[in-house]
Amino acid sequence: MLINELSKRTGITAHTIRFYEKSGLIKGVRDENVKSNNYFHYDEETVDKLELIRDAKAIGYTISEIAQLIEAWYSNTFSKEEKLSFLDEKLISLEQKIKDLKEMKKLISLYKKDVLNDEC
Amino acid sequence: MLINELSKRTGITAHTIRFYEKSGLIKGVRDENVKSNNYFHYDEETVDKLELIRDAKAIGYTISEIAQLIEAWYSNTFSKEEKLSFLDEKLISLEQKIKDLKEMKKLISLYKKDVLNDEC
DNA sequence: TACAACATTAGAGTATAGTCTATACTTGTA
DNA sequence: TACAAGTATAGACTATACTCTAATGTTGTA
Repeated sequence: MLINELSKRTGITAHTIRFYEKSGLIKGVRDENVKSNNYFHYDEETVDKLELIRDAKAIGYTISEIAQLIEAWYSNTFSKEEKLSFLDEKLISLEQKIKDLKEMKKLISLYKKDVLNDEC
Repeated sequence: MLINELSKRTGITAHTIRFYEKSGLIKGVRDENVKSNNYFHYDEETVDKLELIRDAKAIGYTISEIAQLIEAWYSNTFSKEEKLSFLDEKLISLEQKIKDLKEMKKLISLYKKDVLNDEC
């Protein structure tokens, strides 16, 4: 499919899709048989990747982290062990993030207490 | 106190303090009696504000949200209820973020399972 | 008095993640 | 065939939150 269809399928603008392509997150292919244009063609896997990108972004992953995530998931350059250890790293950092957010919640609760006690 | 002392007291660089001043988060005053220079003078409240800024940043407030927060805290334009609802809003968004992160953990665990089963 | 340390301002640079414009060529449809 | 719609590229622009540089003037100390 061409970029416009990919955009409609995913709800991500063509501009942003091109930005992801330039960032190395997805990869379209040119049709060797067609000499008249330079259009990129995308497959179903690209739709999956864009959905993965959307999820990962929602959670706070940066573009370069997502690039690694996609590399781990879709390429065969990583061994089973490397893929697992990469995912484990992400799990640990997620747990850290959750811990941080819980700390922030505590902090807000302290502020709330101050407000309730008219200490500010 | 002058900016250098404020910087030492808070651990925030003079550059960043000036950025906060320009952003309207803090406000230094010029000494009317001294005509030879244009130095800003800061009080203890500014130290408190910078500590509040640090906390608020940790919680995930943006600069413009912190500007509102300081307005709410140091002026009496916000009622107790308004202050509380401001904090509650952030609490809710933090809880949502934690939920999202837990979802991502699940997703990563699923990915791990796939890797273990050689399904990718 | 020399000079280091400190202060101010404007403005440039950095990083992230887009978002948009301009230009130019290609494809599809009435 | 005319023209709208689609595509590609480079590069400019936006927003956030700093971070740094340059130029210039002031203050404190040996």
